[in-house]
Amino acid sequence: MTDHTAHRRPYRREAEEKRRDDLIAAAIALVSEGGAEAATVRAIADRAGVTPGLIRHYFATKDDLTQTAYRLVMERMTQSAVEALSGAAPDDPVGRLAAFVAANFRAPVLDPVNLSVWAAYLHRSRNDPTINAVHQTTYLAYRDQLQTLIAALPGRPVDAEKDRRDAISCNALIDGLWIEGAALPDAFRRGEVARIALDAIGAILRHPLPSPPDI
Amino acid sequence: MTDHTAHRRPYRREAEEKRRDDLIAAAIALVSEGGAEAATVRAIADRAGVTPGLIRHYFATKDDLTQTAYRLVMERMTQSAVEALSGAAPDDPVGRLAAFVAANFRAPVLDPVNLSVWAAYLHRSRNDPTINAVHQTTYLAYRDQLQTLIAALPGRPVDAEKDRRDAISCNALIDGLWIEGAALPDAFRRGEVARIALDAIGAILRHPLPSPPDI
DNA sequence: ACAGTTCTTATCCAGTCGTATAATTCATGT
DNA sequence: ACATGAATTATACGACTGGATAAGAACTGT
Repeated sequence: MTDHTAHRRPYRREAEEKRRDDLIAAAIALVSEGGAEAATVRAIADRAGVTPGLIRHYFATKDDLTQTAYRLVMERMTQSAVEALSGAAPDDPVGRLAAFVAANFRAPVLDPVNLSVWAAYLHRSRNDPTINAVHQTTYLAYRDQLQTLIAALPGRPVDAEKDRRDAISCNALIDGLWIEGAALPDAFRRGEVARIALDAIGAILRHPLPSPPDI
Repeated sequence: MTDHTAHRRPYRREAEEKRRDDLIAAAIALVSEGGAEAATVRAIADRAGVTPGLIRHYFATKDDLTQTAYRLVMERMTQSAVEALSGAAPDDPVGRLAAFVAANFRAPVLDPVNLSVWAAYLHRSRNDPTINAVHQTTYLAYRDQLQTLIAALPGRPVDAEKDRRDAISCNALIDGLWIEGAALPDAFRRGEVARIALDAIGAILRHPLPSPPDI
């Protein structure tokens, strides 16, 4: 016995960009909470307050939506670190490096949501060319930025190979600490992870790094 | 029209342990290649050369099998690092730390398969209590081991809080370098990642680490 | 040689997935 | 006010999922 008196659910038309953003936000939230397999078209639509069919009105395929969501999360993180650079004096290489490093260990970069999304797509990077491209781009751009900041430190001999190895070390340290800090947000005191990162990087580069003013 | 002349596929009975191992190995391979969602019961059975129903003869559920596979991968990694300790002189704290660190950057620990499996289950650790338990256990055991080795270094003042922070730093560095090395196996020369790790950890601890003989 | 155990296969089931398509309702321009 | 077009809902479909169950075939002990 079906209910033939049922009416179509009422709805509002939204601006194209807002709908897209809502769907992307819903996908990010679901991936973060339950991994990629939790972000089904039905769950995403439900979270965004629409019906499943609408997703294919805004995205060619479901993968199109989830890849867009992944790219957005990654780009927001690198963007935050780069923006932190503008907060330091342009002629203070030490302060610029410290600001860049510290930016990774506070919101919005240090966020369990980011860790979840990053982890959920890490393994896809091996087979999925689109995901791999996003991964490589954000990853190498970040490491190059780090190497440039390191090479600009005062009193450093000109040695590109050493700069590369130091950038690899510092990048690995930041990655590892970011994972720890995002995975166990309650295991560290406020600002502790950033302080540990600055000390360790200072030791690696033989160049003590002061705490930026905003820690 | 079904083929009523079809015969049952012939098969061999295998020892219980071998069948279990085959199924686990198939699950690991599939997770490594295509993520957790690629390890369906049908795919696992196919890879192991059996039919899907057999999985439930050896494992209570499919999750039981995949969790067992995850635990095995993690335990093999920590076991390899601990075994490396027995290769160094017991009264040589510097050599022991160097051997422990270096073990993470050669086979069987530094392996793209391990990275894939680790990444595929990282996000589940948040919601799945079983996965979380395995994660916490292996993770903290490793960091404690590292802290013990650091505290035993000669000429180090007794300061448990400093030992903790240094262990966190070194652990993060190892994690980050391990991810890089396993994700991009061709981006580094043979032994280069281990050398970078030893140099950086030596700098963090203000205690130069020599290369173990087997690098 | 034969019976019994259990390992293994074969089949079925209810649920969910992503996608395609048709029906309808909202908003806008005139 | 009314028509037109696009945004949104509704429904259907085939494929695949993990799990349950029954039938059969390979060993084992005698």
